[in-house]
Amino acid sequence: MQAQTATEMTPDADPADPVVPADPVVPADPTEGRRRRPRAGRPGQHPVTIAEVAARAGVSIATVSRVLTNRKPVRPETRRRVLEAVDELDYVPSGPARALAGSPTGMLGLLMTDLTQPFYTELAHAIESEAQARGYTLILANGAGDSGREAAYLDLLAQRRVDGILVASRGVTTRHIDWLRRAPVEVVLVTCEAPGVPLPAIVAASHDGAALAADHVLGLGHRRIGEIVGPAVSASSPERHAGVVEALARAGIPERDLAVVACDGDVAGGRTAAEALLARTPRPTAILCYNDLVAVGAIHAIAAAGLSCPGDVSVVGFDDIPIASMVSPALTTVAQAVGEMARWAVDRILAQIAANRGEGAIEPPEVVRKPCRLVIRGSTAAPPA
Amino acid sequence: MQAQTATEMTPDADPADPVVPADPVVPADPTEGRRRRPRAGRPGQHPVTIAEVAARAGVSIATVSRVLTNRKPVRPETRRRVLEAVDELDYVPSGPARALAGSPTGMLGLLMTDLTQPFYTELAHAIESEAQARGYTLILANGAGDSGREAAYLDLLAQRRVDGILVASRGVTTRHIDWLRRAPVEVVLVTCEAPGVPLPAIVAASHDGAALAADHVLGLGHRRIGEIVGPAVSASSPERHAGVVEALARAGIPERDLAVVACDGDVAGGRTAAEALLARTPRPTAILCYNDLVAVGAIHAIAAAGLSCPGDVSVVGFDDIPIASMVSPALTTVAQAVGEMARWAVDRILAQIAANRGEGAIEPPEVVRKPCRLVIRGSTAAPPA
DNA sequence: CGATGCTGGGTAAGCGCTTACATTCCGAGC
DNA sequence: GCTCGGAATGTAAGCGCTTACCCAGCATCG
Repeated sequence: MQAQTATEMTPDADPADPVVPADPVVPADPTEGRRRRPRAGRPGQHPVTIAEVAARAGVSIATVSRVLTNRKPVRPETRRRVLEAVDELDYVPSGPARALAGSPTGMLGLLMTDLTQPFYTELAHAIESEAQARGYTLILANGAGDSGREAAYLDLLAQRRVDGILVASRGVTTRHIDWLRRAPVEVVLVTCEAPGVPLPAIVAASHDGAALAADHVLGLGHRRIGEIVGPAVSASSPERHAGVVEALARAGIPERDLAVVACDGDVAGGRTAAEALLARTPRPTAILCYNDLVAVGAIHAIAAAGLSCPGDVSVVGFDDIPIASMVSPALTTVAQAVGEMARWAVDRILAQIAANRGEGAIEPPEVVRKPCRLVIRGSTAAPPA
Repeated sequence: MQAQTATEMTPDADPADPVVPADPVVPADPTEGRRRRPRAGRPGQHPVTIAEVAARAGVSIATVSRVLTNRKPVRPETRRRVLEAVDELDYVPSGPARALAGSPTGMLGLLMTDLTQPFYTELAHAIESEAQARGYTLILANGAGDSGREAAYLDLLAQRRVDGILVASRGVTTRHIDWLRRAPVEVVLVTCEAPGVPLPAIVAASHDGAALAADHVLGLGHRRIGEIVGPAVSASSPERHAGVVEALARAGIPERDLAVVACDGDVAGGRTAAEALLARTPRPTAILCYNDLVAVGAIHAIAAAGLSCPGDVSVVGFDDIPIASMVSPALTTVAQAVGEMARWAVDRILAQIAANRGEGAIEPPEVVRKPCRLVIRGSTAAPPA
């Protein structure tokens, strides 16, 4: 309280933004012992606690807490003294202690199936932005395609007492279902659904998106169409397939005229699948792909077969990942509204969390299907004469 | 303890993997009140505490803690009872409480400059894997290129009481330096250095890597070489440039014969820069790029100019991101050892954390330079005759 | 002029753990 | 038979916060 005098005598600086003299590496003036930071805060050290701040400011710890949490009125003068002490001591409140005392942790868990997939990378980034914009921190949990690992991560997130979990798993398995049903925290699904569990979810309208792609090539005049579907674990793959079949049917093309090959959702798989498709007679003039990576593989296969894309064969991807616009020809693809899905998911989970604390009503779980958008680039054209 | 009787009377199931009847949404048998989980654990609920587990197992909370932390000997029979209670109650220990009581949080912060850059995405993924393999959870902190935001995130990570922070910022600014100098937790730098702050760091040997690229095109016979350097904020850009200059000098080519253009590190920037380079007379026959995205842009520019890559102009990228092998021609590029850098960084920070707790010696901070590897693909060839 | 209401701030009770220290229970050694 | 020692367990003291509750001080009002 004695050190504070100096500051009180110079009420020039705005208390909200106290200018702390940049403590030089070597103390400039050894006699000036008052204003040195008592604890340098190096790793080993015991961190500054609220009690030390209170002592320094000459108030009780309750008052410090009130200033920091901004929940109760505090006299401006008192507030100033507290903030000053906070600043002088480099005080950083302990998240764990706060959480234990009843505050929310301000952390959200993000469980992903496979961070190596560019689409999920984009989604993760979008969610991180949204979460950060709302003052929440993300814990990254990457299952790497292993559903056992995902289950373990769910437990871990619960242990960390995250306020909510966003699940962006490609395939929600029974292992998840059981956990999610009795989840101890709020859960919102992104890009996936958990059949039978009443959880809010947002997914792309894959069915209609795939139909968009099919309609596009049909409109260009293609009649012999091939489709490369995704792996069995993917929940959206059958949906997309159904959309394609339906669009073809509307154009009077029976399902048996659609050449279908399955593959893993990567470039190599796409290439192999496309090779199989190109070997068929009659050869398809357009290939609709499960995702953009597969489409890139298809383009490689077309080039390797001595054919031209889009001259001989058109290709349509799905997702519109950054790579889509970089390859040549640039991919015509179906874009998912990643940003909007991320925003919805974060908004929704925060609403649930708030509702849980008694603020706001609990809305019934719902599944939102976000429409997709066709992005036409260079990989599609009219079929060869 | 009375509820437990049912279980004790039927010692058929392995206590390690008890088959819990899938609690139906509507209780099937209202009379069967014994074996139902006392707390469903739905979001609102107060979570199960160690005291409840202790009561159920008929032991003190200390014993439960000992079983769970595995730090003190416990009689096998007692351990069994405790684990059984844990399982029956769906007990999940509280991370915050543990942290407050002195345990490490098991969390690591990962501060990145820009998650949208594919290279950083890869790095983040690699670090996540390493951290997870060692039982640590990652908190994602994406600065999105804004150094103010990064600084705010550093405070936030400190508040969360992470055990350590990995900084993978492209440019460590003075704002960081000041914070890092008095960081309250362990910090290891990945892919960057903080001049003047004694912190361990691992970076790619950019200088030598760039020289590798230059030597490669020189070996192919190129003499008129262009270079697209990165943005000013990038610390590695000048290093790479120096490597190129040095390699050229060894081959007897003076620095003034090297055509240099700067750009932002993305596709559009690379394209613009390459256009400028291609407009020069004499036109360079090889372009060394700051990174793979820039190289992709350069390839686009070459195609747009009616030239062929590698026929007329060779292109070399840097980083070997996944995209590099997908474009055509596939990119010749300099690969950074992302996985190894991630492993080293995580190993190192865990070592520091252990040392802090008195286990193991504190090694002096060091800067490791990981060699790069040249990956030759289709974008480089001998210069036109 | 004393009762009343209100406001800012202090006191202390937890939050759910870990762990130092105390206690109990044994068998071994005298 | 009694003490001693060690292993297993219980007891309780925090860890750093938030917050319910209480109290002092002051202005207002009858």
